Amino acid sequence: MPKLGMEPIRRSALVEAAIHELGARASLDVTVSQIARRAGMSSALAHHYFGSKEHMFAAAMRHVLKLFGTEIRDALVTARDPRARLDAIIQVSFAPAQFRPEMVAAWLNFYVQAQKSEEARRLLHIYQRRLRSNLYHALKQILPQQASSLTDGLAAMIDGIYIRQALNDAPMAPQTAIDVLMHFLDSVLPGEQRHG
Amino acid sequence: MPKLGMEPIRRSALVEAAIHELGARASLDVTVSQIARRAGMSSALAHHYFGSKEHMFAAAMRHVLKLFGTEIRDALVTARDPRARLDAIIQVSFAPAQFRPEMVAAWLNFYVQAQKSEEARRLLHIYQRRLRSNLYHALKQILPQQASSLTDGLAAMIDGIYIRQALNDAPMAPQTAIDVLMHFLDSVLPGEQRHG
DNA sequence: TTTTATTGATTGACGAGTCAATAAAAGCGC
DNA sequence: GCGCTTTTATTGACTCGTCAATCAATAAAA
Repeated sequence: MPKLGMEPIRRSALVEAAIHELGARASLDVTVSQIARRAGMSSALAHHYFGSKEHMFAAAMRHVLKLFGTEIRDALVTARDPRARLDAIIQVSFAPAQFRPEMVAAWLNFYVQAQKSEEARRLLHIYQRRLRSNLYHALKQILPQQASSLTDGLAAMIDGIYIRQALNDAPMAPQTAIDVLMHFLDSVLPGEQRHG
Repeated sequence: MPKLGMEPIRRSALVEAAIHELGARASLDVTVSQIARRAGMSSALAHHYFGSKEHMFAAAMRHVLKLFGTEIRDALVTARDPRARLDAIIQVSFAPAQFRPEMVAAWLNFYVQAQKSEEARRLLHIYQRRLRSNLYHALKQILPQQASSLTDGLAAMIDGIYIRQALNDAPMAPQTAIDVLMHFLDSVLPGEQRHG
């Protein structure tokens, strides 16, 4: 059976499976065996390629962060003015691909991992810094004085909506989340109101 | 040794110990034995009084919710106008007693419990409804049209700041959190600016 | 024959929950 | 007050499951 070059295939299959498994069962207590089974292999093979469960979750986190990062980058290049850049960040944060229940469950799991895994904490801080930086650069050009404070508030609001999504039995529609954020921006920022 | 009427004493000792233990160790993997030891008794006794770990955490949750609820109520009676009521909710949400690291860790734990415990989910929804209701009633009197959307945003912002606090190695000062929220309110609400 | 892929079986640790046993009150009949 | 039973408090030892991680064994490329 050994078709060579299985490693990258197996690794990404496990990463995908980990995210889906977190979303599928309500609990965050997902075992390596469950993930491996979903990815179509034995738990021994999962350990062979990742060494430990912690490393596997870290890889899953890196995967999600990478997806998010590239989507943000793509969305930002087409955004002309600062307000459009803010809109883009919000749109991507709650795009159906990101705001899907299994993604949200994966995020909550990352928060939990970060409690005991140094690497998870590091990755989460990278995400937070990036988000903060993106928001700040746009806000600074609109309201220089208040940019810092508004950045913290918006970032917290995004994370907070994710947490709520992780708890709601009935998932919230992406557009609902976007509306809430947009509405805040409309209220806070000067200039033409009613974006959408 | 059986001094009668130990039950309530033991129960609240365990509840306190659970919260402190969650705050003390970085991980959320807290064992009944650890909690019982901190509360000065055997794990068997903890099980005797609570039946299960899940019940114990639920009791801890009820305890925290009760504290929070009474503080909110107390703060609201002295608040005259709607804006003062909003300020009061924010002040209590980030009062040092609530925003302390062990409290924040306990909250994150509740979110995790809610993934598998029906009762935890119920209690968390009660908290969310209460917070939402309090915010909404105040906002409705200031900006009736936008009250609903603003409520969701503010509630998410509060939860989001808690999550960040749960991850930061260096805890944020309560006043910093309050400033961020107040700043948003100042920007969004009509009338005199610069509260605090 | 060396390397890569793969797994069933096993190990070892840990932890929730149970149980039987001990001890000391509180009640109770007298 | 004085024995007796009942109730409450308490724990050490134990059971039972689970799960991450390891290992030895198999197979098929290179």
